[in-house]
Amino acid sequence: MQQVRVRFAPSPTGFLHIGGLRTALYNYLFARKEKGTFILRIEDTDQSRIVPGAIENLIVSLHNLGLDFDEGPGKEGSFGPYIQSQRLNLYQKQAQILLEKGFAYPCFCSSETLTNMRKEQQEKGEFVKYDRRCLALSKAEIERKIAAGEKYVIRLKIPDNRKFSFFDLIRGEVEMDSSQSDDQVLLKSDGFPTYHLASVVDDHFMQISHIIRGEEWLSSTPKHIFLYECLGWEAPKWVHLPLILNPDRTKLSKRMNDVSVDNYLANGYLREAIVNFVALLGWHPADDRELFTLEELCDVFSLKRVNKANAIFDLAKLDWMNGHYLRSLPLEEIALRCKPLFLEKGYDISDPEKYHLSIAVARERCSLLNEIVDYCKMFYQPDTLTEEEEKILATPEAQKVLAWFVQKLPTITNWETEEIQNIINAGITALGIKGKAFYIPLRLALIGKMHGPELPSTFAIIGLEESLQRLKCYLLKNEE
RNA sequence: GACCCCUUCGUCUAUUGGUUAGGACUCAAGAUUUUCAUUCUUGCAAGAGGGGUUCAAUUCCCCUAGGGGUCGCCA
Repeated sequence: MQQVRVRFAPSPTGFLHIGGLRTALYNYLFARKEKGTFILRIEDTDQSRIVPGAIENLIVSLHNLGLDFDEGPGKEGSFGPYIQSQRLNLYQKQAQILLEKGFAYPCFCSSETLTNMRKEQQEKGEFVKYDRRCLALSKAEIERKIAAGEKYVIRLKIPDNRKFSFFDLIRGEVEMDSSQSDDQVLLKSDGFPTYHLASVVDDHFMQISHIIRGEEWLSSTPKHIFLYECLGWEAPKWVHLPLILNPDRTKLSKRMNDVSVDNYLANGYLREAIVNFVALLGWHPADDRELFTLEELCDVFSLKRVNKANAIFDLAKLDWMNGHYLRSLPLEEIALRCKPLFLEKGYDISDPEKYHLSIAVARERCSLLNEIVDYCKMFYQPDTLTEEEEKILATPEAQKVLAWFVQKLPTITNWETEEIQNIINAGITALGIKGKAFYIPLRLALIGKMHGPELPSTFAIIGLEESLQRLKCYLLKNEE
C-alpha cells in the first residue's frame, strides 16, 4: 500500500482559524490513523499579503492544540524547504518546461486590460475568462516584448472541449467541462507562482498521497489534474472537505463568529474541547459516542465517515463540551491552566488548598476557564451589597443568624466541612430559623450573593478569619 | 449569471430499501440538592417539494426549489 503523506498548507496571512483547524485536524488524524506523515507547508506566494510573525503564530497554535507535524518549517524532513517562497526556482523551472511543451504561454496583459475585458464579458453575460489575446503573439513579438522589459505572466493553456473528471474520496466521481476553466496564471510577473502551480509542484515533489483540503478548491481541481497530466506526473487522491458555515449559513467569517482559534483559547476554551468539537463538525464515528481525546480520534478517524454537507458552527454545543472537559479533566490540570488568569486578577492564590477547593467548586458551575476566575472572585474579595440586600441583613432574624455564627465559628477545632455543617445544624435547632431565612443572610454576608456553593464549602474555602470578618461587617452594633 | 457541490429535529449527526427514523446540544418539565450548579429521568422536535423505480423508499433515479462554493498576477 502507498505510504500516506498529507499536508496542511495554509497561507500565513493571519491566525489559525476554525476552518483551517478543521482541515489541519482531519489531515493530522488521517495521517496518524494510517501511520503516515503529517506535513506543514507554508504557502506564502502572495507577497502583498505577507504578515510578519504569522508562520510562527500558526505553528504555536497548532502545537497548543496538540497537532504537531512530522515535517515542516523548523522540522526539516527530506522534502524541504517547506516554505514556498524558498522554492521559487522549482516552480520557475516547471513553468519553463510547460512553456517549452506548449502547455503554457506568456501573457503581457496589464491588470487594467484584464479588468476591462472581464467587465465587458460580464455585461454580455458571458463566462468570464481570459480571452487569449496573448496566445496570438508571434515568437518574435514575444521576444521583443521581453527584451523591452515588459512585465508578463505565464498562463496555462486549457484545452478546448475536454471533460475533466476525477474521483473524490468524499464526493465520488466529479466531472467538469474544460470550458469552465480559465487559462489560469501559473507564474506571476514578480516571478512567484500562483497557488495552482505551487501546490501541484510541491505535492508532487513532497510525494503527497492525499490532498485533503476545503471544498472551495473543488472547482479548480480540473486545472490541477490537467497540470499533473502536462507534467507527466501521477496525481494524488482528492479529498474535498465540506465547509464550516456561520449560523446564517454564510461562509464562516470573522464578522459573525469569532473564528480565531487563539481567541477561543484566550477566552477560556480548552484545547480538548475545541479539538473534540471541531472533529465532530463533518465527521462522526459509527456509534453514538461523542467524547474523544485527540489520541482516541487518531484511532477511530476515517475519511469514509466524513460528511458531504456543510456544517454550521454552533457555539452552544462547544460550550457544553467545554464544561464537560472542565469537570472531567484532573483538578490539578484545571488549576494549572487557571493560574495565570487568577494572577492576572491579582488574587492571592498562595494557599494551594484554598485555591484547589475554589477551583473544585467553581468548575461545577462554569463552562469556561475565564468563568471560573470570575466565579471565584467571591472567595478572594468581599462583594458589595445593594440597599435591598442590606435591608435583608438588617432584619432581626438575619442578625440572629449572623450573631450565632460569629459566636460559634471560633469554637470549631477542626476547620473542615463536616464540623462546619454541625454548627449549621446546631444553629438551625437553637435559633428555630430554617430554610431561606437561615441561608440567605449567611450567603449575603459571606459572598454577597443569594446563591452560591454549599455553605460548609464556602466557609471552608474562605477560612475562619475572613469568614468572621465578613459576617461581622453586617452585624449591627445594638445586636452585639 | 454560468459551472460544481450539498439537502434527516433549531444545530451537529446516526440510520445507505422494510426502524415506533436513533443519539448529542439547545429548550421545557420532573427528581436529587437549603440556594445556584452538577447529575439523573422524561418531553418537544426531522429525512425540502414533485415525479418515478420497487411488494416496499429517508435510503436508488429524474425534475424543481433552497443553501453553499468557484469564476483574481488571493490562497
